[in-house]
Order: sequence, then structure tokens, then C-alpha cells
Amino acid sequence: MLEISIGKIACEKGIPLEARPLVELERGRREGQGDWATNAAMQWARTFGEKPLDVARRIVSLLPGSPLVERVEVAGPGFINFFLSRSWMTGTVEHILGCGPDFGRVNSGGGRRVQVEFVSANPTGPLHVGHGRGAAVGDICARILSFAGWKVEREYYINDAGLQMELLGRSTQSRYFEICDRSEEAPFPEDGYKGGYIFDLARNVLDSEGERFLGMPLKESLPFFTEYAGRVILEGIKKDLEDFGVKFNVWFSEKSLYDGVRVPSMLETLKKNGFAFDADGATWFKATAFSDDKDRVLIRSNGAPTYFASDIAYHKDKFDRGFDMVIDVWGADHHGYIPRMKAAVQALGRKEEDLQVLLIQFVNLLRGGEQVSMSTRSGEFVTLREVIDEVGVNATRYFFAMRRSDSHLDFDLDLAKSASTDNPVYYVQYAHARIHSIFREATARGITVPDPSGADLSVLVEPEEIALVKRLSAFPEEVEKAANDLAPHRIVFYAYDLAGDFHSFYNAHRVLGVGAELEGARLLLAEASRTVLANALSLLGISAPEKM
RNA sequence: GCGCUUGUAGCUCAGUUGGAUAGAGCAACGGACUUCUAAUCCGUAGGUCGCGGGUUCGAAUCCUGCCAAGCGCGCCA
Repeated sequence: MLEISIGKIACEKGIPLEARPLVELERGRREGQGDWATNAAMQWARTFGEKPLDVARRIVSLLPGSPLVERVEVAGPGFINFFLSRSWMTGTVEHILGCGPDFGRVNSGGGRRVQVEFVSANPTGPLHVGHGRGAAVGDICARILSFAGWKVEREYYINDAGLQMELLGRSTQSRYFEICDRSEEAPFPEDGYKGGYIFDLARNVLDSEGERFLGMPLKESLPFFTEYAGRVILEGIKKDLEDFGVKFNVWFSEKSLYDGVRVPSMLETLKKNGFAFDADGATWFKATAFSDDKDRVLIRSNGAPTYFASDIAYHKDKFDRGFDMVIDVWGADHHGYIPRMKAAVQALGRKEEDLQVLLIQFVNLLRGGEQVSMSTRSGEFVTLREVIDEVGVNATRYFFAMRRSDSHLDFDLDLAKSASTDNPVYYVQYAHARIHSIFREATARGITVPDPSGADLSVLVEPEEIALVKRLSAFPEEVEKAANDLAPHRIVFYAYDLAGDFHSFYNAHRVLGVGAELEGARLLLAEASRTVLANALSLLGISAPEKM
């Protein structure tokens, strides 16, 4: 409404609207700079040939009044600051209470379909903390996108074909022989999986299948070991994710890509679009037609497709399934892969931005201030399961999501599990629990929360109350930004700040026993705060306890 | 060598489609519980936004050159 007003004024000034910056409103950053502010006068000063301050004053003088706006000021080099009136406060709280669990929903997705593919770890070992971060970030992104009006599907791509799986089978097979004191017959492969879980798998095989594989050629028994180990590990992964609160709609098997149809069909599409060619006995993708720096092999001269080829086929399959946007969550070490994948997507006839790649940086585990060293190959890694068992699902999710996903994360195990002042998870949850505590006490005293429509919220005038209402009202914008930027950490920060605003309010003012009118208004404010805290925590997949 | 990411308070990090006096938490120091949970709050102190140029009314943010860290540059997966 305010934008339109300003726009009209610009028109009245007799200067055409086009080729001029749009009017932008943003929230005031600090006390005295208004609830909303615009730099429009500064943007237009050049076009008008006047000083920004003069332009600002003229705009203000032409602004119509609004019941929501208490006053308008010109400040600084030419900012126009809007101060909102009390009726706006009342309306905000009523609106939140009316929406309840749906407050914060926005429709930037507009019902479009998006697929989030994440974790996608090889089933060659249990999930470790790095996967855990990807799981948390992917899951929270999916929740946020859904809240922002996207139709979301979550997918796990199972790398169940290829050399790594064979290596897993051979590792297990070797351990099986080793347990039977016949290790010299099946030497442990170089670069094999050395983790203790391989012994567990081998022992299980021995228990259920006996020693029947000992007398069999290695080649013959290998498929069993490979299939068995892969299946059991995948089951474990599924269980870990489930216990971590992460669900998938689709578990997509890499093997299913090699059905003799998908890769050739993908090649046909690329050739038809003019982006595949033969050279040196191999088939190539013309990645340099886009922003990649070299062309890439699709089919080797020995006839075998590359990993990249199956990845293109996979992404073609995704788009064929009708998604408007596809999000891949990758470990940051794969960043060099992005240009060619984006190129492939364009070669398939999609826009570059239809594929979004979210990079997850490495996690640095800290215990006692010391870095916990990890390496998958040596089998020395901390599993997601261990972290969950040690610090709990809520703290684990919170810590994984608290930083921008593309920056390194220090995960302090001692801090995460400490039920102390320093732990930000408890800080947020405690705000929610405190509000419930107020309601419990209110009930004990026979006080009920009034109906929002009948209450007078204009009695909320204290700075802490106003700050809290402003924070509450910003939630939908935060959801929208988090969705647009695929930035779960924004919600973490928002929840933390909101909790802080509530704690400040709580410490400065009493809710109960301050007179019926004020008490009612504060109960409604508390309920609105509880609602938004719960909604934010729900986006993070973190519980909102009633008691701590 | 080329490319990507990062560099903000002692530490860990927000802020990066150009806006006003760069913000939190931890650590340090000083305060606040007869009351709805002190797992909280209030205050003090802490900064050449890696360094140098440039663009403009205005730069942590954009451009450019350096420096440092991490990660990539296969007919591997």
C-alpha cells in the first residue's frame, strides 16, 4: 500500500516511471529509524535533479494518511521512516493467533514442484557426521520450501552400483575368511573398508549362512557378500535417518539407471540437441557450449558409461518426472562438479537455475576443545548415530543447521549436550516452555486467555512488548528469505532472536496479576509468541517442549 | 598453473540483490531472583570488516590486484 502511494506521487511529478529503481521498503534497523524505511528519495534524486532531502520532503508531504501509520519522518541523507501505529500491533497479534500453526506460511513457491535430493551416501558404511549435516540441512530446506508454498518431494539416491560396492563386498568377504582363520585365501583389498562394522557383517553372514562360502571360488560368493552388506548397511542408514527425524518419499537406486534404456535415451536427447559427439573412440558431452571449461566423456572407448553419464541420465529422469526445480545437496568437495552438471541440465533443455546445488561444508567435531580426527577410509569416523545418542536429536539438528551450509562448522559435542546456559538449543526451547509455564500458572489461578477479538491490545506499550510484536510479524518474511536462499540457518537465527525477545519481555514484565486488561493482552502476546516459536522449531524439526 | 569457496571483536559466527552509528553468542568485568522456571535478564568493555587500489551521494557488500586457508581440476566413483 505504501509502495503504491509513493509510486503515484512519482507519477504526479510528471516523470515517467520506467527505468527508475523500484520503491523498496525495508525494516528499520534500529531505534529511531522507524518500523519501515525507504531509500526511494535517494534513488530518485538523480532522476529528478534535486537533492535527496528535498525529494524526501516532497514525497512525505504528498503521502496520504493511513490508520496503520502513526507518523512519517525524513532522516539522515534522505531516508523516509514510517512509524507504525498501535492498531497495527493489535492487528498483528490477532492475525498470528488466527493463523496458528499456519502463521508464517507464504506462497513464493506458488504450488510449483521441487525435488530435494540429499544425503545420498553410498551404502558402504554407516552415516557419519558429515552426512548428518547434509541430512539436517536437506530436511530443513524441504520443510521450509513446503511452508513457502512449494510442493516438495524428498529423494535419496542410492549409489548401489560400481566399484565401491564391489570393494564393500570384497572387504566383507575377506573378513569372513579372516574370522574362519583362512584369511590368506581372501586377502583384504587395498583401500578396503576397514571399519569394525565390516566384521559385524561378516559374523552375521557366518551365523546365518555357515561356512558354505569357504569352499566356493571367491568370484562366485562375492555377489552374495556385496548384496548382503549393501542391503544391511542401507537398512541401518534408513533407521538412522528415521531416528533423526528425516523422511524420504523416494529411494532411487542407481542400478535402476542401467536398465538399458535411460542412458541411451539421455544420449539421444543430447545428440538431438547437438551437445554430444564422438571422438577418440569415446562419446563426449560438449560442456564447453555452456560455462564448463572442458568437454566431458560420457561413454568410454571401452564402451562403459562414465559416472557423469549416469548422473545426467538421473537428472533427466528427475526433470521427466515433472519437477519445476531440482535441488541437489552435495558435500562441498564436489563443487568442481557443478559447472558440468549445470551444463548438462541446459543441454537437456532446462534452464540453468532449474538445478540448484547446495554445498555442505565439512564438520569439525570438537571434544574437550580438541578436534576429533576422522577419515572414512581408515574406518576412524564418528557416526551420526553416535552423535545422536550422545547429544540428542534436537541439539544435533540445531547445531548442524546453525551455520550457513557452505561454511565450515565447528560442532562442540560438550556444548551440544550441556544442559546449560550456553546451549542455544535450550535457550530457544526454554522460551517455549516458559510460556507454557505461564499458562499452567494461569490455569491454576483460574485465569483464562481472552478471545483475541474482544481484547484491547493497545495497552501493550512497553519497549519489550513492541520489540516482541515486531519480531513476531517478521516471521513470514524470514520464511520467504530462507526458502529463496535455501538457508536454514536463517530460521535458526530467527528462532534464537525471538526467544531472546521473549526472555527480555519476561524478565522485564509480569504477565499474571497486573490487572485484567493488561493481563489479558499479555496472555495473548504470550500465546502469539508461543505459536511462532513452535512454528519455527517445527521447521527445524526440533521439539517444542511444554516443560523443561 | 587454472577454478570454486572462505577471510568480520580474543574465540565461534550473523549481516553480502550497495544504505543511516557493522551485530549476536562465548570468554572478561559489574549488576538483577519474597513473585509466572535465574536453562533467564540488564549493563560495561571489545573492530584498519585479510591488505591495496577503483566505481559513487554512500562499499563489509560491486570491480580489480595481491595475501592467507580449505577444496577441486581423470575415458575414477
